Amino acid sequence: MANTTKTKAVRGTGAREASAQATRDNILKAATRIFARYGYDGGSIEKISSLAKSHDRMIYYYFGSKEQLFIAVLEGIYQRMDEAEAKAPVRADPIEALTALIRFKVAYYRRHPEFVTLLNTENLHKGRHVAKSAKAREFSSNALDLIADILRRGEAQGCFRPGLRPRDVYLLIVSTSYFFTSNRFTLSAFLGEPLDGPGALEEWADFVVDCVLRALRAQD
Amino acid sequence: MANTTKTKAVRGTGAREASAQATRDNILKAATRIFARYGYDGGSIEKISSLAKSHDRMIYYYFGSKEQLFIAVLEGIYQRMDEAEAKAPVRADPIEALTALIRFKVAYYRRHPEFVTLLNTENLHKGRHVAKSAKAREFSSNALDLIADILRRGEAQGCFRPGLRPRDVYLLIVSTSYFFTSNRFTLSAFLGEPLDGPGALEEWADFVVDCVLRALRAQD
Amino acid sequence: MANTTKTKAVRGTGAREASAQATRDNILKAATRIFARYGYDGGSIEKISSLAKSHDRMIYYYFGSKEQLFIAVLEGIYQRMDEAEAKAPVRADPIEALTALIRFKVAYYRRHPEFVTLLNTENLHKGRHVAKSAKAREFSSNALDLIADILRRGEAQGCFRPGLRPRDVYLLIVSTSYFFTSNRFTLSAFLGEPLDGPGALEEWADFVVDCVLRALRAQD
Amino acid sequence: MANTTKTKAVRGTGAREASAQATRDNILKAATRIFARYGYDGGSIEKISSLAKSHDRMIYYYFGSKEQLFIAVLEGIYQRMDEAEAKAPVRADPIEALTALIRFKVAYYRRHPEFVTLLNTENLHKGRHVAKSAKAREFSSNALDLIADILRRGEAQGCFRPGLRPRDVYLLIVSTSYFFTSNRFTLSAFLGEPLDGPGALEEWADFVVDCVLRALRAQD
DNA sequence: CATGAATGAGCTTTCATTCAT
DNA sequence: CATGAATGAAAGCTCATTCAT
Repeated sequence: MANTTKTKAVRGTGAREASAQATRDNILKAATRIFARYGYDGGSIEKISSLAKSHDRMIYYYFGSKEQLFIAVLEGIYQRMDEAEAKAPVRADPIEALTALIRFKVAYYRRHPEFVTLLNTENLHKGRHVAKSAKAREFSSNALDLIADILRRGEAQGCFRPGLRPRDVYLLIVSTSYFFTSNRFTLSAFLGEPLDGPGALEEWADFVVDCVLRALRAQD
Repeated sequence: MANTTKTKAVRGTGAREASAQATRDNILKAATRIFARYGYDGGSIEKISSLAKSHDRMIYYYFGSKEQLFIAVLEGIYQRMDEAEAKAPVRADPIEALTALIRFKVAYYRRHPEFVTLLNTENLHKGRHVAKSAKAREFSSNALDLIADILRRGEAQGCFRPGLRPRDVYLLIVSTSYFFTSNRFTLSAFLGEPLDGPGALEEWADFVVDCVLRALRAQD
Repeated sequence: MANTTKTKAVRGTGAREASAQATRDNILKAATRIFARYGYDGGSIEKISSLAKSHDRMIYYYFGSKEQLFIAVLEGIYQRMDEAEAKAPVRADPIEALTALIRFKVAYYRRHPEFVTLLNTENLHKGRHVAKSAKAREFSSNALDLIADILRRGEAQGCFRPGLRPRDVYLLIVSTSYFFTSNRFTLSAFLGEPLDGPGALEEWADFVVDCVLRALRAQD
Repeated sequence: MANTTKTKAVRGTGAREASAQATRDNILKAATRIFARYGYDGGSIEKISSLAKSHDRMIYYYFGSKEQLFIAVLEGIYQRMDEAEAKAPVRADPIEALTALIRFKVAYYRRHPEFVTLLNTENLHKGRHVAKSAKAREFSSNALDLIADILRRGEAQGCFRPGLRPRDVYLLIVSTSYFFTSNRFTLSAFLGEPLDGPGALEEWADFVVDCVLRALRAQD
């Protein structure tokens, strides 16, 4: 069920299949790290196979091509993001729920910088690979649905103003969360102040929570 | 005046110097486009030299190495951004000034996607090149100073709440402006809705202006 | 047994392994000739691969780098020299043994000019590559041991004077043997007389034998 | 008189001519060092011009080509060797004269390793450049004449055996002197003992003097 | 199932040299 | 006299990929 890559899946439960699955997983994990660090062009097949302690040939055996491997990597990070989001506890109170969501996002991107660099890489390539992935499009609804639900309940309770579109609120939260990690290196140079020092992330999360709640709350 | 690259500058005003300057400029312009489209690793010297209608060798003649060329490209886009910002008219009214600034930022990134992809590329490389550039660090103060000034005046007039740090407001504006363009491809796939269609950018700018003003305004 | 290069060895005895071994050997043989003729810098990878009827890429596949290939070449010529020396019959009589050794050395360098030019090339590089080779240091003892043995026996028989250091005698023999081949081109121009003509080598060997024996013989 | 290179000589005594001469000399000096260190192929025009603090173009202006520059370098070292030899005091006593000559040779090569590596480089190229030089052939007679004279006087005095050919004695002395410096790096690795340590050269000179005198002296 | 061997195009960079004042 | 600008070939090396068991 987890193996739906077009090129090659590992079926069955025998010992041989298990080791084959391990090989495949090692490659995928290595590819995620290498592509995240070096980008698509900078991440060579050889770097990946040697980090995975496997052989170039195995990458083609399991994934068919560099491009399909990259697609599998993207699917993987999207899926893990989705799972992490699903696991996060949902608060009853709309304001608390939104606060928790923002803090989760800010923290997730910082703890998973590979997600950030891989998405940037994919955007550099104008979304070419996501477009070819059937799986990648499945993961969108959850986050938006969650926000839609929070907004609906908040509006009903009178704490959020009406007319807010879930998509806009989603983008507002994600952009502020993502950018702080995504651009931390150029920002650090530009601002002359390190953004990955201790406390900096929490301060930023506090500020974003404060601003978003002010921006959404119902007029007095 | 524009030629402060360490490796080779073009001096004088003769015909030969002018054509040399043209060669250098062509290379720099071509490099900006190629690096923006293909990233650092994907942007090959050959792609650049052929777009510049010059020769590989000339890149090394004028810039010394691929890395130094990339640094020159970064310096160029930072400088142009800075100049554009400086040229934008400053409004007297703090709210109008902030609104104008947000709209300027949202529009600038979309009209200069090369700025966005080059910065992302640089962040993929952990800011390695910016760190090596003496010029790149000069361009930070203007934007922050402008925001500081707007906040100060707004606070004095009672329309902005006190205690706001210019850096935070800067990041709030830039993240929302930048991200919308930076991640438009993955977002379009994710949201199932194109973000570069007509009107989408203006709608987003409106939403951001609205949210930021609400987030900053003084409590009634 | 012959494959102890760090980067890639060819194992097994199947048909594929045999052809792989042949590829490796061809490259090594070609590299020996090319480096001997053109030196390290003048000996290009392309010259080598095309002489070996292989591809540039294969050199890196089997040897890793130009430098490591050169090290393998040096190891090869040292080893063959060592083997040839070991194969030469050892005479019982010390004077005959020394005579034979000198004639062997004089002849070997002339018949293996690649040994000479490769060693000169390595000295131009200040012994950089030999220093990186583990194997190269194994080949020293034989020659010195042989000379030590001859001197000991000669001294015991009263035909060689006492107090002679094997190292000095070794250097005396090798320098006179080596130099005659090593510098034959500049010497020919300098002396206005070809040193590689017929008979010239034998005359020189005679002279060296005569001188060395006189230099070493016990005082009457 | 010193400037007889075919391509370009600097005539006259004006200030401009003097500075031109200085440029030429700088290039020649730099070329000597670079070719001696890196060989002919490894010694690039750019390395030379930058060490000479001049421009690539000037090398072509003064010397015409890389090959002709190398020829000029060879001529220079031969000439300086010749001059040094001529300056050495000639002893009346044949044995003392020969001893002094050997010590001079051993010391000269060690103090002028560039002479050694340049000659080795030239031999790698099969004497191609020396063959093209008119000057290089002028420098041979002195050394041989000196040895011939010493041998003649020694023979007359009964201290050297008759029948010795100056050329052979010359080669005997030069090979032992030259080789000790020429191959010091591979020898050091091979013998497991540094040949450029303090005292090693003097010991070697002593040994060679001793051996050569024994080899040449008249039978008792 | 798995893997060593092979491939040819491409990479960044440096080469010796000439052009045009 | 002198020099910046330009050139095209070639350097060492890495690339993604396929072949042949």
